[in-house]
Amino acid sequence: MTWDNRIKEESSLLIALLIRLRHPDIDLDASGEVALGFKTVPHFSCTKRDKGTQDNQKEARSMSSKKKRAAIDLSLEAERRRPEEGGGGSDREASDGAAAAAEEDGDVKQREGPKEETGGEEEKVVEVVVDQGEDGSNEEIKYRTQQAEMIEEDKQPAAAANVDDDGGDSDGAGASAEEKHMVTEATGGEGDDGGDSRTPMAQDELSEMQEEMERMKEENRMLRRVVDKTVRDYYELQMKLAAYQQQPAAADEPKETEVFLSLGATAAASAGCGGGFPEAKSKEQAAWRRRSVGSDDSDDGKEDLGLSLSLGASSSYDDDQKAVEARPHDVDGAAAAAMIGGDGSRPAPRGYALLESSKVQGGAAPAAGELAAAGGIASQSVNPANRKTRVSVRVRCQGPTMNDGCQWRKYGQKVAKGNPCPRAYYRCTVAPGCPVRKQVQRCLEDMSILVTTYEGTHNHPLPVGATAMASTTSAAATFMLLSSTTSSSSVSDASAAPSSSYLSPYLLNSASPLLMPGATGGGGGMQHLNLFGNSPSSSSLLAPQAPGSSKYPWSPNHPPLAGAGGNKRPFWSAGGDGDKPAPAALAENVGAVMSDPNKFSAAIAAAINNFMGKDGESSSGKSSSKWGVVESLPPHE
DNA sequence: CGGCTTTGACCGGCGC
DNA sequence: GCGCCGGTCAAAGCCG
Repeated sequence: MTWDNRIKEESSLLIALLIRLRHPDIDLDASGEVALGFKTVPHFSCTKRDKGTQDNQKEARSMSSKKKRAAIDLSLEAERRRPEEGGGGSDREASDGAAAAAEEDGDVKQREGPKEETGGEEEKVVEVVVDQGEDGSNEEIKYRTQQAEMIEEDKQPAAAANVDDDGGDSDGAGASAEEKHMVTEATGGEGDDGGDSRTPMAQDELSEMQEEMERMKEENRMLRRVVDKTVRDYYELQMKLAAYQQQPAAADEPKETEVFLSLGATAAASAGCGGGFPEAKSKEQAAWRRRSVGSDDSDDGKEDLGLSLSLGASSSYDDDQKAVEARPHDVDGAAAAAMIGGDGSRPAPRGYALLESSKVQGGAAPAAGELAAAGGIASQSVNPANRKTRVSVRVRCQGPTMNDGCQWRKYGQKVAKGNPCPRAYYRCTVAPGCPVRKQVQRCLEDMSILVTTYEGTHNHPLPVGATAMASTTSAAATFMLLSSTTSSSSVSDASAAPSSSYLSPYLLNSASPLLMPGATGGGGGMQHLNLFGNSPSSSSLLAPQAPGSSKYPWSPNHPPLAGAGGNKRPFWSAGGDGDKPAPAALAENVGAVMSDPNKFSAAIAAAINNFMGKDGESSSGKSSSKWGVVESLPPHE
């Protein structure tokens, strides 16, 4: 098994483990497919429990048999809808898109599904499917967090015994669909006869099934051991990380740092697309970007929807660190790919968003700008130097702009030297006097990539959609600042949580010492965070949202409840209420995502949204700038 | 009519 | 000091 494969596998296991930690009710079986369901995730709904779902799952299963990989099923709910409303048109659409993605990537499936529900409250679930089986043994592990009582089934043929009845209608069908299928096969046409008159053949099958089950149990034990080991490694790494954070960073001086947020990966594109970045971009940075991003190319899973967030301080790079730095990225990429992408046969990823932040000195405005504001992260406290930070986001997007959830007004356009593509200048119009600006420019080498650079700090609450994105990036920036400024003591509580949570995913992902103190050279170096699956904690970045003031349309108190047709509302926008502050403790952070599905969903949704260029693609021309955003957003002051 | 985009002009920083 | 370049301003026009 290759290192990457190893990482992928461990990542999958870790995720499952984390989920389980947060959701004791979840049952872990070693059998092939891991399905994680989160309740009450506003915009993520569980996989459809209908035929469509079954098909998708079958699809996934078939894919899994080819090689080890992790598939994540994300059910994105474009809008809140009644539980009963099963698959609306939008769902269908989303699911189709997801299916297409799945087919292409082989590993990623996104689909919207009607939440199945039990009560009248929306119960949406994110189902993460991780197929472990590679040898056709169908070894699958299925985790489910559907209701309070988890339902989880063994998909083994043997499991057929318990087959469907999970009792709950809620969990029902979809998940059990496969089982049923298997059972059907196992029991073969004996249905009519009633079972008593079993043929020898049937008995043989039964015995085979039992053997299979035994075998699966054994595998299960093995997997558990692996998980245990991984967990131990994880904690070890966390300890190391903590130690690392304690170390004074050499980067006290204002230096340029970068924060990368990548959605999917496209190395080639990212490497060359510096056009949108301010002059601050140095060759060194470019080189770093190449290394970090480019590394994805070599991975197997490079393509994809993988969302990863990496932070790094360019100032700290040393040539001799390249190897080490590159490694982390590779791993991350691999992990991301594992979770999402899949075959990795394609070097050119399609969804790729790169978030980059460079500090620019002199700015009175505290860094992380909108991101921080949105996320509720005290970027200011994190950035004692009052350095002004720019955050660039790269997104593969067909439209003129990417929908980040904010409202912008274009105030200028210029053709920057070196890039024939005009650079557009936008100003935040969410609130009068908001100093935040952004520049949008297409990547020279890959026109499909949009480079958006944000600057400044919002002086108003952000729409939820913007928050998701913003908080993510801000957290990245915060972390970046953190690492460059030294001790965590200087970091406020608010920022501390995010930072730690950021790390968790990273470690989680790799399950290997990616973030070694020595590797980063104290203060510098980079950290890579994965927003997808394996880095649930990233979601914790979404700052806790307090009730917004009624002054703003997106106030939680006035949920727009836009339908599928509610184009003005970013599909990722979520209720946003009920969020609770992310725990500061590392241990807590480990499962941050699991603990707060809303956050998780928001982060993922935002990332995916960006990745898909949803708005951008659909909108054209002037309408593109009209991002109507509107959802709950807490005053982040 | 208000809001937004377009687009040429203007301004300031920076390198030579 | 000059020119280049990035960023911004503001008038004009467009659109809903």
